[in-house]
Amino acid sequence: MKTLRLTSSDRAILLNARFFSRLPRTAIEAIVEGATVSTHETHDTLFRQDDPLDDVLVVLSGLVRLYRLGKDGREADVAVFPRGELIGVNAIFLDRRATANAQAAEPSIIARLEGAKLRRLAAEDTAVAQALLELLCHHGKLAEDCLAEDRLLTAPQRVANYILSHCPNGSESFSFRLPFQKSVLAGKLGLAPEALSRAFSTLRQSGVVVKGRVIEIRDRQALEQF
Amino acid sequence: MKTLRLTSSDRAILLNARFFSRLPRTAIEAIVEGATVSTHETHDTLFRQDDPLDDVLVVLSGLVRLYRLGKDGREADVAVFPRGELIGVNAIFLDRRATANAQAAEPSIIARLEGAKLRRLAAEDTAVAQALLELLCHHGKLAEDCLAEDRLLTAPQRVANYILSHCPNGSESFSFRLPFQKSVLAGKLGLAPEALSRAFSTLRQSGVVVKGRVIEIRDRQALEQF
DNA sequence: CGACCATTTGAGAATGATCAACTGTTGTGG
DNA sequence: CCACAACAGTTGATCATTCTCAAATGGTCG
Repeated sequence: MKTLRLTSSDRAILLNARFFSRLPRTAIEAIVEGATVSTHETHDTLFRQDDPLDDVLVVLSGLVRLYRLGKDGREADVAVFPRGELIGVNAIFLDRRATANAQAAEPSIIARLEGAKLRRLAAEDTAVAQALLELLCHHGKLAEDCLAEDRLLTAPQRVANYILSHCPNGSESFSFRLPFQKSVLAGKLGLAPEALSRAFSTLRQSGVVVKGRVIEIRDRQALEQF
Repeated sequence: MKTLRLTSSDRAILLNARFFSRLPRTAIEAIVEGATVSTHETHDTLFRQDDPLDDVLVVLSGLVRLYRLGKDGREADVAVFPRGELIGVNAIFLDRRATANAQAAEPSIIARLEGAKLRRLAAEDTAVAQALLELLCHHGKLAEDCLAEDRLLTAPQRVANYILSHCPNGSESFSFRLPFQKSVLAGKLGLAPEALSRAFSTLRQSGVVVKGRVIEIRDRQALEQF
């Protein structure tokens, strides 16, 4: 389902997105002008690998999973985008084709910005180019983190890492709520859902208690050296 | 060992690098002005994880391996940079710290560009910003490829993939020379050297013959469906 | 209750890492 | 020119980790 214009609440969400927060109001207006919005159910496909794609998607609410398909049909998540993230920036500066499939991992509202316009603005307005550079560098670092984690850590270590990354700095015990289904977390960490489940079991002996989506950490120390 | 200025042959190499080839001469001059050059032996460390780093390195010749260290001292390669590549662009637009260790994987000549200058030029000259955007998008795509490969493919499949990526489009049988040691390739593919060796053994039955650094492919078809 | 979905648990198989021994190559110095 | 050291790569055996498939559990919503 598609609505042609952004509502004012859509705009408010956009302004909070990290990418837009550094930009002057006028640049934001220029980028957002002409954007369209669509709503999607869980499992809806937003675009497919190799599709022509000259848009940047912004997650206004919900969650989008970016994944590639193996020859055997298996899926490997490449990134997971929560509210406020931009999807597909790479594509608009390369060959304007999707390098992966994008799928709503929960009911989601998505804005579409025109790639052509973004390219033009990046070429005219150095503030826009600057914001894009920072965004891409940040994504690059995340990808590097992810690759290194995959190659260096076992499943329980990756999960421990993820939990610690949500720990307010310096607290000894705390708890938080997973922002998505466990199966999504499993994909994000490059694990089968079963492996995630077993990793949580393993971590129980280090003071991690899982009830539904709520994770409780009793002993941060134990977790850190896992 | 460090020389203060680029020689003219250094310059020639720089001009051939993909990043510089799209830039006008004046922009290149501005970027390169004040660059320093250093030579390094195999295994020399160029910078370390978490070091302050406000330079961009350019590989004039040789090969640089970027890797992270696990708590147990194991190394995981996150990228390998051949001649002409830029290293550390992410860092200069983020917190100006290295996110990984960089090490010469063979005798190498490295130019250092000042991050501050590059930032300034990116803010003043949209052509520079544009070139950086394209570079970062390209790196982003490579990282995505790498992550997906790690998660979807077995060792022999990754090796087959690597070989095919060096196959001139459309040829049925061909051969090429590895641009670096097998141990470097193993690292790049996220494998232990032994695993790479075994993968080559496995691929022999699909018409891959390895002699030293020379790889010969007899049957492209067989390789593609591996 | 019952259908549906997410998650957990179990058992087995597959994959790749590790350690150790062996082969082969290269380069150096006597 | 050979002997030898140093290094790169291979091979074998074993082990740890994770995937896969199957079945059980649990939760949610009509």
